[in-house]
Amino acid sequence: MQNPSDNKTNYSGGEQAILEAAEILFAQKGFDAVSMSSIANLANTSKPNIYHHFKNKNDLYLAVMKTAVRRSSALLDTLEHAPGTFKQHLTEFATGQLKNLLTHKRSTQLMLRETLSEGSQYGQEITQLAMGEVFSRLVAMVHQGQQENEFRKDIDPMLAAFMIISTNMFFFQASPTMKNIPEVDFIDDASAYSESVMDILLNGMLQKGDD
Amino acid sequence: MQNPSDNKTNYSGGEQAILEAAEILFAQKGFDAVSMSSIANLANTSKPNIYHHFKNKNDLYLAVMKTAVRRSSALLDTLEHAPGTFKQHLTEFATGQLKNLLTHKRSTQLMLRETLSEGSQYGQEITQLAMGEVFSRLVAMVHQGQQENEFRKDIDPMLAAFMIISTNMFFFQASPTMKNIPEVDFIDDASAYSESVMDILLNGMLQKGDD
DNA sequence: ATACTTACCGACCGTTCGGTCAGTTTATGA
DNA sequence: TCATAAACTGACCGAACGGTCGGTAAGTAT
Repeated sequence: MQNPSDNKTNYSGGEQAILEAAEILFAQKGFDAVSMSSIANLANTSKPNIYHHFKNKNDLYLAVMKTAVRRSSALLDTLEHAPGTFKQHLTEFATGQLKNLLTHKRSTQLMLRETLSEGSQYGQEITQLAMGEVFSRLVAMVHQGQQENEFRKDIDPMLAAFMIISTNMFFFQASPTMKNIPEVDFIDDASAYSESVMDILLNGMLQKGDD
Repeated sequence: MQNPSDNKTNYSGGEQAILEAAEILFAQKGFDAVSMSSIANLANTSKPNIYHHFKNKNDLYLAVMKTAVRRSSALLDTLEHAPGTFKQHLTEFATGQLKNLLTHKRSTQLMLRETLSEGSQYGQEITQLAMGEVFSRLVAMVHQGQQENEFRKDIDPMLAAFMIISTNMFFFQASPTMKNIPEVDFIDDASAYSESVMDILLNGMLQKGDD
């Protein structure tokens, strides 16, 4: 019995199954559009059993958010500093983060959803925590690049980090909408997108030797 | 009777009041978290009267989306082509669009919400329409700049447009979260942000005379 | 075997949801 | 003045919601 591959989710009925089902549904439709019954259904268990493992719907949502954030920041550790120019570092980091966002689509969607909610107390803090980690690494990278004279010193490292994350986040967010527009060809290749973006960010749009 | 300034909304009870109340609530909490009763309440009317003006909840939501989009694209016409370099044009456009997003906060929130929903049939198309207009103007601007040798010809105009919109959208979206982080000082001045962003986009991050 | 804990469930509760109905008030215009 | 249409409402509906109840099934340690 209890062969893990028999059921819709990996673990049938257990706490893990509930968390997974909840993450899927919350990411897809948002907090209010998901009923506890539907979660129980997808997790192959009953509604009262969810309340055995979690205090209430809000508690379950928080648990989902926490695991989502933990997972996404864990994968970030892989992108540690290696030899090379900061130009290369930054590009690799951007590419890696975007890949990370796309790999953990549900977590990313959950976090982005939170940023639009304004008054959610917990959720916002969690998002802040998750984003903060990516930010601080990027800022440090740019700052070092400035001190070693590779980057312009008159730009705010925070702003540069903000722009990199912006382009990645919006790529993720706008993909579904942009898929239908034929003129946008970069939307299907995240790595190519990342490299093109970094090229512009590093070298600028202006024709060389013009200013 | 019927003094417009007597009530919570400008027009008490009418179709306009319903639309306004609905826009406020939908933008704040999203479709599913808003009840028809609460809309009726805020609009100073009754629930059945909403159904007198709109077929159902979905119809009301669509109507709200449509007016929101119409309003946001109308303001865009103000930013018509004036004399100056494309560098200036682009910067002014970016600044203007960001100001536009912030001015019509509720419409923007509604549209961003739609991009995270995936399966909403109508909403996505509307968002596409609204974004498409901003895109096409930006792309045309960059393309012209390329032909007049002001911008690099090896960059995809669509990508450049995408980056400008990314940074604007994410600025809007991340503002509430970033407000709590003291290190981020550019979040309070949208114009200054826009100019710094465009400076990087145009001139790049790299130290001059280094490649 | 006994006792205790954890995991789980069918049935049900009070409440709120989107939506309807039958009827009243208000504006319009002949 | 009176008919007609539009704007509006209180009372209500079935369905679905979040959550609880009493109780069962299964593991575990003694």
